Amino acid sequence: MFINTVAENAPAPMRRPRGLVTEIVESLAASIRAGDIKPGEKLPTEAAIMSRFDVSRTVVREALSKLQASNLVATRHGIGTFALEQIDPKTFQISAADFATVNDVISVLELRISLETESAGLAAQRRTEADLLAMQQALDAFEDSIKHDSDAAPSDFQFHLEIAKATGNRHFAELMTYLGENIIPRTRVNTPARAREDRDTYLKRVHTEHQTILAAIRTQKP
Amino acid sequence: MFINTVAENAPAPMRRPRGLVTEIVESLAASIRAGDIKPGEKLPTEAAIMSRFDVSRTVVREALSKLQASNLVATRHGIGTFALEQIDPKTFQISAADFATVNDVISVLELRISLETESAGLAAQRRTEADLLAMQQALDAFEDSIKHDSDAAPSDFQFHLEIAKATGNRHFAELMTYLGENIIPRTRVNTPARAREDRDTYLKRVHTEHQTILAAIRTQKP
DNA sequence: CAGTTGTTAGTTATCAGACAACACGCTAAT
DNA sequence: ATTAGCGTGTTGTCTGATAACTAACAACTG
Repeated sequence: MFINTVAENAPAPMRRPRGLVTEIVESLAASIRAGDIKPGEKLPTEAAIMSRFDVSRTVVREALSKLQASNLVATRHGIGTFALEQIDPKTFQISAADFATVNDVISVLELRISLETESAGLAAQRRTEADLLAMQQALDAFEDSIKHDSDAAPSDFQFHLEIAKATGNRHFAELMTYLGENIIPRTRVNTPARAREDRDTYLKRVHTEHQTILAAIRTQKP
Repeated sequence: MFINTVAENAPAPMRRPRGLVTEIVESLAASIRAGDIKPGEKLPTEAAIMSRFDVSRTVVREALSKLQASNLVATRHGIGTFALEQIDPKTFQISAADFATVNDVISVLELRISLETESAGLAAQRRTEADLLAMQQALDAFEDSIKHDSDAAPSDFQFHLEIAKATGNRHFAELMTYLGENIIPRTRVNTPARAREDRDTYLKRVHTEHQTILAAIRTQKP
């Protein structure tokens, strides 16, 4: 067994057999993103791509199929395939990796607190009676949660969310929702470690603070 | 030309001939998202799907190809196709439609101003010498822009961004960047309408405000 | 017995050729 | 001049076959 049979007779077997499809996908995607093929322009016909890369139509079609799924191109029956306008929807995002350390969590929390501070200020100026009612209800639910020893986080968050809504600015509420959904699941992990009595006193203090905030908003004093 | 040849002989041609591929893609995608096929589980073989939907293998493969592109499944040569873990990255996003009216723009602006207020407060406590230097440079660039009558928006934004960076909290800077990138292109549309002298006095007033802010941050007085 | 080496069956990857469906422009008949 | 029809080019789908890959088991060797 000196030589393990034949093995290297293909011209370039490549350590990574990523497949013909992938190769064509990347090539075409590059052409589009580089502006070689501008939005609205027609791509080569399937037959052209076939001979260009020396592959069968199956491969070409699967490649185009993937480009469609990526919203890079659109194909119209009997006409051809066309490159699409590239709108990359910019987003603000806090990924899971941003919660690696305790400091990371604090960072996000800090952003949320800042947002809440400003929200409360604006809410104090603009709150309607309906807003006040919603806040009061959330506050009551929070108190109930403390008494019945159930999870207080949802109603706590609800209170802050109602404040954000009272600003009348949709974006405040949306950003709050986003931050809340991302933080709550992780912070809860730590709470079981907290001693029971500590938890109670902590929650009651929070509740008192909330009442103070609500009173300030009610009287429109920031 | 009474009837345009044959047309309605298939049992359910549907008003939207979205194609066989799309049908299978949606069916499988639904199965996965509904949890019918759990992450890590193997999908039916191509042959099975063929007989299940009564289509050729070409269609099945293109459907799977699109599911791959959507990161819903992964296929391993010689083994089969497997459903993937579904991580839907929640994002905070302000879309183009949110800039329809003047009030919409103001809403976003308000959020940005709130963020800047808080940023400045935190920056005043934590700024380093390097931060101060960066702010000063941005401010100088801004002044230059006014004098040379060039576009002042970039350096203006840069100044605010530097403040956000000085908080030491990455998320402040990132959110600022996101808001800035989305707002600036639209507000600029309105500026040409502003009279030249008005623009000058406005910019100078802004510059003065900036200087005041920087001074406050320098002396660490919020 | 342990370790290695065929062997086989199941599956995906790619190929080749064909026909159907559709869009568009040209032409010829009205 | 208008339009019905035809021809060409393109994408959509089907069929059948071959290659490549993987895992599991059988067979062989020391």
